[in-house]
Amino acid sequence: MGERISTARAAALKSSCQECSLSNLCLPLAVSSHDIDRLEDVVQQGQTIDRGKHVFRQNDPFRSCYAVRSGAVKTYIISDSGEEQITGFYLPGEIIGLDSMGPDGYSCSAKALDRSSFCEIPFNRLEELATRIPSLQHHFFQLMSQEIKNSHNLSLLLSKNSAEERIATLLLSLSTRFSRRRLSSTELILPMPRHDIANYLGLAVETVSRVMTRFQRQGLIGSHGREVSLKDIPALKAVAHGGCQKDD
Amino acid sequence: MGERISTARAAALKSSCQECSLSNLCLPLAVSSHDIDRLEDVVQQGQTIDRGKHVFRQNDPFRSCYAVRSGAVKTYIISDSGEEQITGFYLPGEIIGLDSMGPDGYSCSAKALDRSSFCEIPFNRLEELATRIPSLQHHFFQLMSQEIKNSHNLSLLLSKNSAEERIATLLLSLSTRFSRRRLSSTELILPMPRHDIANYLGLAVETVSRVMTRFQRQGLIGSHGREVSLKDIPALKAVAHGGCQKDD
DNA sequence: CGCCTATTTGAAGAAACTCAATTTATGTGG
DNA sequence: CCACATAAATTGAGTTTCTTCAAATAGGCG
Repeated sequence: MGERISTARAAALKSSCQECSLSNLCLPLAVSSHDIDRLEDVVQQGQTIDRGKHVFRQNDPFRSCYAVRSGAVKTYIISDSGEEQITGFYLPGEIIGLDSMGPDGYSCSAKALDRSSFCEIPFNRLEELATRIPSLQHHFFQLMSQEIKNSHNLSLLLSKNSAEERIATLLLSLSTRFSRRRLSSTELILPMPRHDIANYLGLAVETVSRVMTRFQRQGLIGSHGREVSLKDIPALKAVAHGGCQKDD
Repeated sequence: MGERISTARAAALKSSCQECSLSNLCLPLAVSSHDIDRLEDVVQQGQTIDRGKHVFRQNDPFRSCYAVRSGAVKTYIISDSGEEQITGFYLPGEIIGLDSMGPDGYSCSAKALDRSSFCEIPFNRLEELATRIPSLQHHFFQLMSQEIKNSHNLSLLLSKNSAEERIATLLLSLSTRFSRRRLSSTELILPMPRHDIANYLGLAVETVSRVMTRFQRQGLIGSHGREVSLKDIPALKAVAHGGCQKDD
């Protein structure tokens, strides 16, 4: 169990939002330093959990959103009939819990894919602060709007694209997001197992495996388990956007 | 309450949000009548468009969200590869444009399925008002959160459910939403053609038709084109939640 | 009334799934 | 540090659901 944090360690973890290397990802606010101070009073930094542990669970009472600081998190919903759907993979600088501001508690579960740390943003205090810092309100509207957009794009992917298109799209999305965090955009270390990729993309694990193998044979990627290198990004983009059979 | 509208025409168009029969659907605000007045200054009511016309188009500059007042609207996105995905059907009292608050204009197109009217909510004025009416800010956070949740549920449906499950789920969702508007929950008049149902649910039109026919033969529904009557809602729910083959 | 679109129905085909088995990682206790 | 146990990933073969193609029927509107 690694959930206890010594006071010394907590102090070390506590760094200002201003100094945070992720600040322009998670909260790129056009706010005064005074406002940043108020934000820091609200945000609780430096919580850490092990792989496989939950940040929160579906139907738990909703209190906070969380910004991923390190590691990676998956969110998933479980339907009445017990089926599970991963709704997103979240990398450092990305925010989870935006789908849970209704009156019914968290609408998804969030589980760490690796040992991960995050900042907690208590919602009632956020709301209160947002009325006083218009750019913070604006930022959250934009974040939530983007979250809707992302989910719509996932629906499109699930509804209209082939297995190859879905997987190429995911690899490219991860590549973009990794590079935004100053990680290599070609040498990826996937934070999630094949099973999660399959679930997220609405495919069977075997299909994911087969497509990855096919991509590798075609020279599009190199793949050893979770290490994937994108060897021909233009070709991957061509696959993601419908291969070559379409003429519109 | 205060002032009279001077011209008869303005009086006809302008009805207060307070009096609107949809108010507890679209803006059930716990606000003072003073706040309602301010809201009414912002909301532009009574715009009407014909079937097939757009409320807004993808990539148009984003200015406003819209509350559907009458009729019905579909929203859809078009991918780089030209594929179209309907992301939602919106009935009176429901709000569109929540996915477009980013810097890149509307992220979907919205088209009237019938002659429809709506209220326009200019976003910059809404934002400004939301900083001064905390319950309005809270309400929009909830609305957007719900929109994310809805989209996640759609992803689940597309990813994990059979054609029958998808269609039963949609019929039940429409039933619920109709009854919330004091319309029959069993005798539905679908605002959208089969083609749109198919697109929304990630199916071929033929599949939708076949499943509807099957439901009819099984006595679950009656169906004559867009008129659908739900004859056995419990059975439909059973179908929607995975039929009877699952034992969990 | 006739054209155009929407819907329905049939038959054949394909993409992905399921089932089954093997190989490769991962982790734990001796 | 190694051996075993377990989980993850890959590969193969057969099956299924849904799609695609094709055509007939019904509806709506000028």
